[in-house]
Amino acid sequence: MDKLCEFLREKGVSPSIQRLKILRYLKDSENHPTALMIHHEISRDIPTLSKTTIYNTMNLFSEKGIVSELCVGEGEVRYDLNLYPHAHFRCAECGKIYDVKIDPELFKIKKINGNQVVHTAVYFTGKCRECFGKDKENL
Amino acid sequence: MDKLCEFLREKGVSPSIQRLKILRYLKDSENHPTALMIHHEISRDIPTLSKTTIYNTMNLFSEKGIVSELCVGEGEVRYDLNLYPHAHFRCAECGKIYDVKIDPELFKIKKINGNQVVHTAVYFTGKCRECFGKDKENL
DNA sequence: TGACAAGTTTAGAATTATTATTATATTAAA
DNA sequence: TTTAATATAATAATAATTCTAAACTTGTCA
Repeated sequence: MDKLCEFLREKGVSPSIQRLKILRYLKDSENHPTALMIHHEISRDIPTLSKTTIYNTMNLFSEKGIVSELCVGEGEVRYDLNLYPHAHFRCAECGKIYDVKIDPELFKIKKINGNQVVHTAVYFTGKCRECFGKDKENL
Repeated sequence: MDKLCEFLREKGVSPSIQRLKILRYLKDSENHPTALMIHHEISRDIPTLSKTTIYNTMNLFSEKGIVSELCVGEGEVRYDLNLYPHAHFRCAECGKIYDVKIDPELFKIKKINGNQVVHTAVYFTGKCRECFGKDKENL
């Protein structure tokens, strides 16, 4: 937890118990949570936790470059820790989101058509391997 | 207009005056409109036009592969005619969205980590050339 | 230690894009 | 023309997010 504290300070965010728990949840969770998923999980720990705090914190983290906001269709924002550049795959059937690796050259583009690039997002949609597996079982 | 009619039929969509005008607007407009922008524009022509019709039509067009839904941050869906695969750049300052060309190899990926790809989206965000220009003028 | 200022959290109201519902109108088929 | 199917319209409902204002923490300095 001290490490997380230090990490936040480095990013210019003063640590609070809420922020630390949110950060820890993001580190542990593998599922690209929505704000409401984060709230649901952490309010078991901090029963007074408000949704506004989640939204405030996530916006702050986003500004400070700690997370990126994925918008992979579906009208809700999902959050992802900025560990290394990667792309995402969302299954249209089960809704699960996977991290996928692509040619890193794309993330190196800093200027395109004269516009200055700050952030690059790539996502694929389709049918995931698990949903394919289920189809076969049903034959 | 007859061409548009034919085009819709080919895509399995029975044409109606609303659908045709929406399609024509998408062809003419250069600005990746939201559903509400489309409604605002076309209701000048068809004053009784309902928002529901826009949403229904856009969902239909999307299912039939006529348009894709861009979600470029900002919690609103924007629509884009599927003419050829391309990427998008959104300026964080002025909000404008540009079409940009990238290496077409990325759009050829049909399988990634065992998942079947149906659609690929790439978008950049940053500061556009126009907003850079404005800065210089103010020096 | 105590008091103040700045920053954080909370709860609930407000906003906004989108979907659901249901009645009416239009089109296509028989 | 009658009937069934499809499309549109108006309104209500939903749900994610932001706004607002009050209460709470924290760190700083006398």
